Amino acid sequence: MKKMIALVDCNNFYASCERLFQPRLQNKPIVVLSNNDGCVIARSDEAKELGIEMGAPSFLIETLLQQHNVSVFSSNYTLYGDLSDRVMTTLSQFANQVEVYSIDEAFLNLSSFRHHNLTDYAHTIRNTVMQHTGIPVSVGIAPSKTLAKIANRLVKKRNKQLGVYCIDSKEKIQFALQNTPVKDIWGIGSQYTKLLTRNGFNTAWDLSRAPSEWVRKNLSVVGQRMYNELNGISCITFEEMPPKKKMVCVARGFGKVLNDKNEVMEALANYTAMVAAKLRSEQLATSTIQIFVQTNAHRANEPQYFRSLTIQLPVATNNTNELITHARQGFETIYRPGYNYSKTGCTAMELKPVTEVQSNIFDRENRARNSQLMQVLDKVNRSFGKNTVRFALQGFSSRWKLRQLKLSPCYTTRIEEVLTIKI
DNA sequence: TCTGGGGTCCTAGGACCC
DNA sequence: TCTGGGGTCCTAGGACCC
Repeated sequence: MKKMIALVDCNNFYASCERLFQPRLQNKPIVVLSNNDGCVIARSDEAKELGIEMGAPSFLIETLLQQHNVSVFSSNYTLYGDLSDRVMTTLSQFANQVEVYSIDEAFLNLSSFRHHNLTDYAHTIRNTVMQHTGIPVSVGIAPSKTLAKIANRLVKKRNKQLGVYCIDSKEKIQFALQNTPVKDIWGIGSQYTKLLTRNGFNTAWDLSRAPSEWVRKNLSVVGQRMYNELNGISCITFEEMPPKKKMVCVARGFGKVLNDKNEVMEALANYTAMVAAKLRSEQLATSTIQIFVQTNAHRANEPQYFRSLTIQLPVATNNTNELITHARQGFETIYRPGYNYSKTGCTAMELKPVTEVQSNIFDRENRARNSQLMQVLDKVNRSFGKNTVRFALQGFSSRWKLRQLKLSPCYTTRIEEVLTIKI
């Protein structure tokens, strides 16, 4: 049986989520901003038509946004995460194998659907997701993941109204590849685009005709896999189970630059606490953390500083207090006064399940007691809002905090914020 | 002190993704 | 004033061992 894979992709996902709860924004331009309300990370079709680019810094397009009465939202990942779960749950009824690839995309393995007309099936998927969740999706179907990505892009470029595109013959593969510039291939970023165009490869079709040794030499094994996929040979495996996490990272720019040591440390302590909480929620522990501080690289006229430090822990842990203590010691060695800092962060590496943590005979911590303490802390913070209970180093300053001036309510996950309807 | 190959492990950096 | 954050994978090069 021939392999067939569908890629289901939510249209303008974050913008669609915001619109769902404000129907008056139907057919109106919407943008969603990154953390700190810094730049545009999602746009409705109407906003795209106004020429608003992905990644555009919001302070540069303020006038444009006002002129066209664009609705602007800070990103609300709690809301998007919850709606994503609903979409994925709906999709799971349409295939035995579903791979959730990102917050707004999933691959469905349709290889066993022998007698179906795949295009009709794709329409059913699309309509059902719309009916169950209100989120519009596009469906691309092809013999490999990379071609399914291309099919999905063609939906948006040429078949917007239909919402579905199926690549199921040699001729259709050729047509699709000839209508896809190399920069739009999954796995080709800006650097490879330059390399490819310099060598005369302009479309995916050109690349699929390239000598395979050239591809191996210049695009490495990843490129070689992609090359096969373009030619209809599926070689990127289907991952039903999410792979084990290898790192957990919390790093953020500040609302404004800081030159006060205590304030930078306070931000780092808070990000470290978030890493610890994430580890606990996934029953993981870390034995190596990496911290960094950095200045604002966009301010070319100011002195720049970046330094990171990797810290080995004696025993793997997910205890907030312990991790903050190590982070603070590291911070003392990398912090230099006299700079305007704009960002800091903490990454936990070498993760392992808490059940596999090896103890150390010199270990003086009372781990059982610490772990109970953390459970209580998580419980309180879950019920009363995060940061109700915190450690001294996390402080109370808010100067480092994110700016989120246009945050929408968590309609679906916080009972105080559910939609009320006035009759 | 120099000669030398092969293997492993680690790190930094570069590429990509959403 | 204001330019995202969280990930993965691959490769090259150095340190070290036998």
